[in-house]
Amino acid sequence: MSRPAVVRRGRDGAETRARIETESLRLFASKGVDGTSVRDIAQAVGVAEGALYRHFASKEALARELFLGRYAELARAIGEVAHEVPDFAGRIRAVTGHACRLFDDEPALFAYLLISQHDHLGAVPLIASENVVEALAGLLREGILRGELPEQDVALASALALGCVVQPAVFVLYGRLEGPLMRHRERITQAVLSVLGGVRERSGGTG
Amino acid sequence: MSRPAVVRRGRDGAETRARIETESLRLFASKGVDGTSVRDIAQAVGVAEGALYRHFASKEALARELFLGRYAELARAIGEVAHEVPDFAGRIRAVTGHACRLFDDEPALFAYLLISQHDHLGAVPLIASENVVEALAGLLREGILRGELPEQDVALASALALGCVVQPAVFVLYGRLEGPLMRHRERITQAVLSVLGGVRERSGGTG
DNA sequence: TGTACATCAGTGAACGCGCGTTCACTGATGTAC
DNA sequence: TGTACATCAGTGAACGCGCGTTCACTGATGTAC
Repeated sequence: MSRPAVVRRGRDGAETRARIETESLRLFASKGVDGTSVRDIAQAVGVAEGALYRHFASKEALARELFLGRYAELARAIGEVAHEVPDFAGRIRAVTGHACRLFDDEPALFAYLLISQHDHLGAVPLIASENVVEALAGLLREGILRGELPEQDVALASALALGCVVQPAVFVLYGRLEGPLMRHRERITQAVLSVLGGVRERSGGTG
Repeated sequence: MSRPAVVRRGRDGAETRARIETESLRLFASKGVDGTSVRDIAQAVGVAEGALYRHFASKEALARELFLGRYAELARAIGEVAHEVPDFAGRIRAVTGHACRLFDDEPALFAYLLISQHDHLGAVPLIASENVVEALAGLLREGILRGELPEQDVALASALALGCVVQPAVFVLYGRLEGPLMRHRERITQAVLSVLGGVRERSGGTG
């Protein structure tokens, strides 16, 4: 009763599109966007070059959609993970843990976001659901409002906190720090909390 | 008695070479290496395209020499600036201050090092006089030996400290943080000291 | 159920453009005698 | 000082290669009646 395993053709383009994204991410991360040709991508996916243009307007559009999409996913995840925890320090702990796990699972994604930020950050919307920095800044603002974090320049605080996660990740990527990043999770969390200037326990119960 | 201001030709190639470096750095920083053509560089310098090849073996060699040279200069400066001060906290203060000033003076240099690190970091020698990370790690190791800094994973500590300087600089570059970076010097210094885990005063006189 | 047509993912050869690089040359400066 | 030659920075036209993109096409699947 089982139907023969046929290679799907015709209308089923979603799968090809997904594979173009996967292979592009991998190639872009390792050789850069300019170092990767449309022929490289097509060959890795196993389709003709023209097929790419059924799913993306151009190579540049592919690179941009890839960046904005994954960057937004990351921002959304930060917001979600954080808001599962009530107190500020716990939120930071949850977010750094999530970031470390994500990096270890998909280093190519991180590498791509890192090397492409210069080309695409200008096109990222300034809303927390699509922008990692806005998501982080929102967390800090909330912490300050609730009295769990000292008043401070949120932009600078965001930079310092982000730097404590991103730079160790960069070190792992370049072989200057032994991975997985998860191994350093606790120290990284402590570093983030310390640059934010002594996180105060919230006055009042935790429920 | 003053001789007429003649445009120097012939043997005086050092000046042209310097101008090629300056203009390349500026163009590479703003449009990327792949986004900058040899024609762009030649036009900016005001020479024919062929002239570039009298000074550099190829465009890639130019990009690489530029990176390695400036990166080494930065590493050397870190070592020098630090060793003008006796105590660890003072050294960190001096280095972060120097880094902030350098960034404000020449943001294009920083932008170029940032976007090109992926291409060239693998070619950087592992010695403190040519490698920023090694210079920083050396400082930390010295601090630990002298008992001014708690024992810790130097690689991770270097990443955290570097992140506290680099990420705010990146934010200024992308307009997420108001410059000049020097404005945030004190807070950045405090952040570096705090991620290093409480810098102890050295036991014994300071001379 | 059968027929005719529309849709659309994928093909693969071909296109032209812009790129990095080359090279025979020019002419100013340096050197030997 | 004068002459002949060597050196070398800079010229600018030309080269060919690899790139992103196009397009007429194929054939499988979906839809209307």
